[in-house]
Amino acid sequence: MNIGEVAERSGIPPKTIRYYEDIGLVRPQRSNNGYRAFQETDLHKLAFLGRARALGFTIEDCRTLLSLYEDEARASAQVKAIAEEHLTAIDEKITQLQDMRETLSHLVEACHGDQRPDCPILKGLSAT
Amino acid sequence: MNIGEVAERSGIPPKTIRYYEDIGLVRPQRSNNGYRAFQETDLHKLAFLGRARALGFTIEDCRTLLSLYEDEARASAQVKAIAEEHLTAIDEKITQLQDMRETLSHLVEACHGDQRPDCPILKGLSAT
DNA sequence: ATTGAGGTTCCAGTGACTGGAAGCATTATA
DNA sequence: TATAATGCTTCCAGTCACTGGAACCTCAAT
Repeated sequence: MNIGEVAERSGIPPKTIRYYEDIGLVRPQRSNNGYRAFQETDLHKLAFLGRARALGFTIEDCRTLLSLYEDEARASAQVKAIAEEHLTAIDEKITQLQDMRETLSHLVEACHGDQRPDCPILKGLSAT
Repeated sequence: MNIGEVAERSGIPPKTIRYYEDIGLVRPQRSNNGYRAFQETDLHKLAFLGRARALGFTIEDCRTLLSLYEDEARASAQVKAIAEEHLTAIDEKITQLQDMRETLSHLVEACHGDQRPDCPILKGLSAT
């Protein structure tokens, strides 16, 4: 398979696939013409990466998850630990965004949004 | 005021203040010794920036908000439009994170997290 | 006189891509 | 068969909002 087909089937853009090779996440073989020659296992790995990234795992987490995936002797506890840590990080981000949302939505509601300069949003931002 | 005092009072690190000057968000005067000489208005601006950033506004939004803040003839509708757009973006991020959270927490719950290799998290990530 | 704290500039790195240029390989069309 | 279009290659630069570090200068205190 060439990179285009793999991109299509994995949902990961060619640019990103090349980048993943750069940082050692996948190591496709090469054809005589210099093109990357992907195997089914490469495609599988890339799809795995795509799903892990979609869940917000960092590239380094993905690297670890991939190696655990390929390690028949792994302990599921290791995987779970990574996932739980990430879950905590997600929760923190959600909380932070909800706090922002709270504050901002109050300001927005208080603002008339007309042609006059008076603006509670700006007041809120400049408040001491 | 020197940069240290301003950093203390605004809660923005000196590095970041210098960066904000670099990109033209603040334009402190200079003393004869080459040190930045901040006025109260600079401090005020930086505090404004700090609050806007804390609400997640981009630097470019901050730039616009600051200029609106200083524009006596502004229409509050302009400010509100920016804030509402940002609020929408926040909501989208929250939704996205909650979706991740949903999926990931199900996987985590299904995983024993013991010494055995069997792992629903990895299965979920490799599922077709 | 010297030390330490605090100021200055400039360069490089972060994360995870993404865009674009320049050039080679393959495939489709006239 | 010539050419054009597509697809592949590498490499460099840019994104966003800082942040770390080096090398150097200025000022206040000992």
